[in-house]
Amino acid sequence: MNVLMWLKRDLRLHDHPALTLAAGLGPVLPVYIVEPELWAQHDAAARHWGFIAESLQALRADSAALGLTLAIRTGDAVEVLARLCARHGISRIISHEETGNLWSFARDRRVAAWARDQGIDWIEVPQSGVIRRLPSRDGWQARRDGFMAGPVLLLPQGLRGVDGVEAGPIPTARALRLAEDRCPHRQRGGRDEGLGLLDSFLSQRGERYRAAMSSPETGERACSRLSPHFAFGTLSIREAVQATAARQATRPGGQWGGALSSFQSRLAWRDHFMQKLEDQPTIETDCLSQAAEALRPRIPDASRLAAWASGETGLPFLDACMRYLVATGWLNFRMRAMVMATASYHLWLDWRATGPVLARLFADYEPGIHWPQVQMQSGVTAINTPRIYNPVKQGLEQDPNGVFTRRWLPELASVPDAFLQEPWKWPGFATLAGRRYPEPIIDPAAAQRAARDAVWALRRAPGHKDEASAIADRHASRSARRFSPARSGGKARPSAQLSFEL
DNA sequence: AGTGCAGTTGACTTT
DNA sequence: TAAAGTCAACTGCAC
Repeated sequence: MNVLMWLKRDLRLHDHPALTLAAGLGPVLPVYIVEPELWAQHDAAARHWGFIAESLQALRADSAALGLTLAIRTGDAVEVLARLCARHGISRIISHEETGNLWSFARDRRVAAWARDQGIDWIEVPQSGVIRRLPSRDGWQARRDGFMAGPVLLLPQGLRGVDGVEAGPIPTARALRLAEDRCPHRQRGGRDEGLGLLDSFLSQRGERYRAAMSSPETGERACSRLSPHFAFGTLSIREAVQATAARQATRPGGQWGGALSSFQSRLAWRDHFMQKLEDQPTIETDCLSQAAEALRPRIPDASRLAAWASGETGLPFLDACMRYLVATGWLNFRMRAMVMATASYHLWLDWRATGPVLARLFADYEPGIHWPQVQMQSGVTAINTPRIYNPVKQGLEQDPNGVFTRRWLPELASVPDAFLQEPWKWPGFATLAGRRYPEPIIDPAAAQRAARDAVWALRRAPGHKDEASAIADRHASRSARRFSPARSGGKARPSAQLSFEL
């Protein structure tokens, strides 16, 4: 009996539990559905589509080599699935469990309702450490690690295709009515790209991971750069976990040992954050802390928002990071935290205005990481200590010789090194050798102080402790390393909090 | 040689 | 994944 393999954020054939299941049930029809409504959402951008389109092209070739036709169809998921099921006599659909945005969550409920109504079986299979319908965070880490320790699945043996399937075109970004999105240095899609990155990271680039990841200048090479491949599934997390573990066995100590264990812990954090959105999809739209809803104006200051998004705030390091992100679709983790924190604290912009901007700029946009992180860097989760980055200080520390800042802000060429991160203090600023660069749109010291006062006032308000402990119970890591005073007050659950790393 | 002191460093706390 | 403040210990140096 024919089986429809619905591909979503899993654009690969290797280590694919859902595909392995499908292959055992009958001839497989792999389908990718290009959903115009998905691409009309506020978090969608042409750079995502570009990566997916390249990955689909590669996947189509890999599938063909196995005698499978990868069908690509554009339209509403229910309509496409209904047509294919009718035409190919299919009563079973397999897919991975997607932790997506609210739109894809609603679409999945629609598909589920339709399938139930039609008597079609839709089986969703996990592909990472994220656990659906998780009853409690207690014990989550062990379950996640258990999944990662399972065998990496090889290409399913005896995979058979469905006859008479038309391949269908891969639409262009223009056909999807996506806005022009020049990203000249975007990473390329396709599994081979991902495998190449994994290999070069584990054999060479990753050696100085720990020391080099914090700076946008050195992080570009020393970070794995696997994020878009994980986001769109050209590589599985489990493959990366096990490849890293194999490397750890041969290089247990020294710089490599530290680098590899840092990388492993970040792969685990990735699942940890995705689990939050899986458990509570409204993290995309509502502050985790109800009390934080009143913190900032919901309507953002339009000119501040525009200046931030385009790298024109007058704060050099912040602007350099934003321009780099626009041009590459990537930014190292620390700088992502800084650009988000600066938008939320210094510029006092609501995360619901800035979060979608970053979602569209990150070529590796992963909803399950993005929204919890956006909230965390905005001080609206109640459970995380507000971390207010100082863009001047970060610039001095992460770009001490100014190379990165100067590369992305050519208008500052005439500014002496000593004034690079605070050019408005340079006596020659007014002329700038004839080039234009704005005065900072806010006074960084005053803005930082005001934001700190406001956000800490929330934490002192009556009821904060109870709210925070309820949120921690639902979402906080149980790892002992994360034990913090913010969570130790109130109704402590020491056994749960300390249950790991034993 | 020991003492006093300004300045620095690092651990820890507060916001 | 922060930054600023506090305080004690330490350092270098003058006398």
